[in-house]
Amino acid sequence: MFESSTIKDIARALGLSTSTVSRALRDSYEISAGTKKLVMEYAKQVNYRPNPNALSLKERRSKSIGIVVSEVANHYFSQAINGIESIANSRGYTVIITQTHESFEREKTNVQHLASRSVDGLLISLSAETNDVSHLEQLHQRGLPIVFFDRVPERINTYKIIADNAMGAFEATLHLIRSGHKKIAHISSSAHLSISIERLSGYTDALNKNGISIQPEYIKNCSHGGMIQDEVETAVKELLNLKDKPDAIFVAGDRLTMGCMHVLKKLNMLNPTLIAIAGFSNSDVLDLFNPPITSVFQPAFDMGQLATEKLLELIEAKFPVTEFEQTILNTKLFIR
Amino acid sequence: MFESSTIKDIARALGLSTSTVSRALRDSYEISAGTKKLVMEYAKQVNYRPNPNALSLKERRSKSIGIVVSEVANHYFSQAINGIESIANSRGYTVIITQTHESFEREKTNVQHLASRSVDGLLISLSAETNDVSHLEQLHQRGLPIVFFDRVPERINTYKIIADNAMGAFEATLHLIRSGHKKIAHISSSAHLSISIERLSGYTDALNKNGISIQPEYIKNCSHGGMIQDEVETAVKELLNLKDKPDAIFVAGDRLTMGCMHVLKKLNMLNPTLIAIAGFSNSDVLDLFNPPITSVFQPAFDMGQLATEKLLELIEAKFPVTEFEQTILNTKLFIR
DNA sequence: TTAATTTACGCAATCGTTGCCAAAAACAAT
DNA sequence: ATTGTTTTTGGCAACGATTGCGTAAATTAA
Repeated sequence: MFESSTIKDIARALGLSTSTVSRALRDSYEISAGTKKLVMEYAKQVNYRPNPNALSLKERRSKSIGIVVSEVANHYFSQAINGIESIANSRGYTVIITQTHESFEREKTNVQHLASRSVDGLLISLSAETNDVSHLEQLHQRGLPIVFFDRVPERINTYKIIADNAMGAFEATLHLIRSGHKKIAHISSSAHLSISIERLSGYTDALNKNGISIQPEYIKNCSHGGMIQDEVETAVKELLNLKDKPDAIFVAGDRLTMGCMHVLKKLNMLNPTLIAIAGFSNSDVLDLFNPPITSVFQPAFDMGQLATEKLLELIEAKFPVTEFEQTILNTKLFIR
Repeated sequence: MFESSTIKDIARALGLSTSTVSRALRDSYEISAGTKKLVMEYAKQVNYRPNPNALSLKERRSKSIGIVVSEVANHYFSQAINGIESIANSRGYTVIITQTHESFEREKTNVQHLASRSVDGLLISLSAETNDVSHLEQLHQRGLPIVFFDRVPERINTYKIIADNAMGAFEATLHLIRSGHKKIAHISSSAHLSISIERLSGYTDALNKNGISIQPEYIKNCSHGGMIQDEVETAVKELLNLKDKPDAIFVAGDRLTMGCMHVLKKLNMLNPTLIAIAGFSNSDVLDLFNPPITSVFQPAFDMGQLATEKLLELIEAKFPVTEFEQTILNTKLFIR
C-alpha cells in the first residue's frame, strides 16, 4: 500500500526523538545546526511530507474550504472557481468543490458533508430551489465561517459578494429598448433568489424610466434555474403564444440563456428580427452568433477572489468578527 | 469557533468510557441495549459527527479521491466530473478537483499536493504540456492507486479509460469528405498526447481510404491545447495563408473548436461555404449555429463513472492488483 | 573548583477514534 | 456459599505531529 515516511521513521533512522526531528524540521532555535542539517537532508532524501490528517487533528483545522455552486459547467461559476482557487491555493488551502445541480436537497447534503469533513469555511451560492437557509444558519451560528457570493440569503449576517445585478439588468434592458424594442419579456430563475429579485428590479426600472408599462404575463420564472429544459421550453412557448407576443427577451442567467436559445432554435425562431435576446452570461460563445447576442458579464473571477479573501479573513481572525459588509461589483455590458 | 461534540464529550456527559460510547455508536454486540439506546439518543441530540481527520489518521485512508483535469470549464471534463461525483459520493468518497490549465508545472504541483493531502487514489487526464510522467510513475510505484482517463500515458501500467478517438476522428473526417471536401486540415492539441495521436490516425485513415493524400502542412498542433488563443490564431492563419488553402478543418478538441471558431469569426470566415468545421466537442451550443457544426461526442459521463469504479476497485482491493486493462468507449457523431 | 547559565535534546500529553485486553458485574451451576 | 461463565464496561495504546516542561551535558562565569 501507499505509505510515506513519518517523523517517527526519521527519528528511528537517525537515532533521535520525534520532538527533535519535528523541531529540526521547523527550524527551531533550540536544535543545533548539525542536527538540523542531518534531519533536513534525510527528510528530503526520503521525501518526507507531514501527514495533513495528523495536523488537522492537532491544530483543529483542515486547511481546506468547501465550495457549493449549482454547476461547474457554467461559465460564471467556472470562472468564479478559478478566482477562488487562485487565492486559496496561494494561501495553502485545498478547495473542495460540490455541485447542487440547483437542487435544495443536494445543497443540504453537500453542506452537511462539507461540515462533517471539517472544512474551515464555506463559500456558497445558493441553489435555485433554496428558499430556506436554516441548514446554513445553524452552522453559521455554531461558528463556521461562511461567505456567500452571487446568490445570497438575506437572513444570514456575514460577508456577501455580489454583482450589481440591478444595474446589469437595467443596462441590458435599456439596450433592448434603444434597439427599438418595446415589448420586452423577462425570463428568470426562481423568484425568491436574490439575483432574480435584483435583476427583475433592474428590468422594471428600465421599462418604467422609458414609459413602458410592465406586463406581468411577460415575466416568467423557472424555479429549477433552467436545469430542466422543459421548464424553459414552457416559459418561452407561453411567451410566444401570447396575443401580444414580445419582440425581445431579457434572460437572467447563463444556463437560461442557452436553454432559451435552444428552444428558439427548435422553433426556428433563433433570429433577432423575430425576437431579440439579451442576457446575463459569462460565456464568450455568444460572440460567435450571427448576429451576436448582447450580454451582461459579471466579474466572476474577481468575485471568487474577493469572496475567498473575505473567507480567509474570517477563518484566520483572532477574534470573532461581528461586522460584515456586502460588496457589490460592477457588471459589464457587451453590446454585440 | 466551530466545534462539534466528540465521543469524549458524550462519554463525559453520560458517565461512560469513550470505548463504550464508540462501540455503542457502531451498534456493537457487546454493549447492552440500554446503554446503546442512551448513547445513540444523546448522540443524535448533540448532533454528533465522527471527526474524519481522526478516522483518517487511524484508518490510514482519507475516503477522498483526487481529480486532475485541464479545466472544469470544458464540457467534456465537466460531464466527466459529474460521472465521477455520482459514483464517488454514493460510495462515501469526497472528491477534490484540481485544474492544470494545461500546464505541466501545475500538474506536478497539483499531483504533489493531492498526494500530500493523502487522497486514497487519483483520477487523471494529462495536461497538454505533459510529456514526462515520472512524477506519476513514482507515486504509482509507491502504491498510490491511479486511473487515467481521456489523455493517458503509455508508460504507466494501470487502468485506463478512453474514448475511441481514432474511430471518432475517422467518422468526422469521413463526414467532411462525404460533404464534398477534399482539402481537409487538422488542428490538434500537443502532438505527444494519446488523444492527439489517436485522432490523427483516424484522420489520416479516413483520407487514405478515400484516396486523398496527406498534406503535412495541413496538420497543426497547439502545444498548449488552445489555452493560449494566439496559438490557435497562428495555426488557423497559417492554414488560410497556404497557397492551396484547405476548405475544411477537423479540430480535435472542445476548447480548440471554440478557439478556432473565434478566429474564423474574427476573420469573417465563420461560414461553412468558406471553410467547414467538424470537431470533437461535448458542448450542445454547437446545435445553435446556423448552419450547425458536426461534432464527435465522447461519453464523458460514462467515462467518469467507469474510471471511478475502477479506481475504487483498486483502492478497496484486498490484494495488490497487477492485471490492468484499457477500456475503450464508443464516440457518437452528431451530424448537423 | 564550583556554581550559574546555556545548549540540545527527550518525555509525555494532546487532538478523536478504535482495537485489544483486563476488570467488574451479573448470572448460572454446583 | 463457592466457583465458573457470560455479559458488559473500562483502561490503555496507537495513528502522526506538535509543544510545554524537564533535564543532562556542555559551556561560561566566579
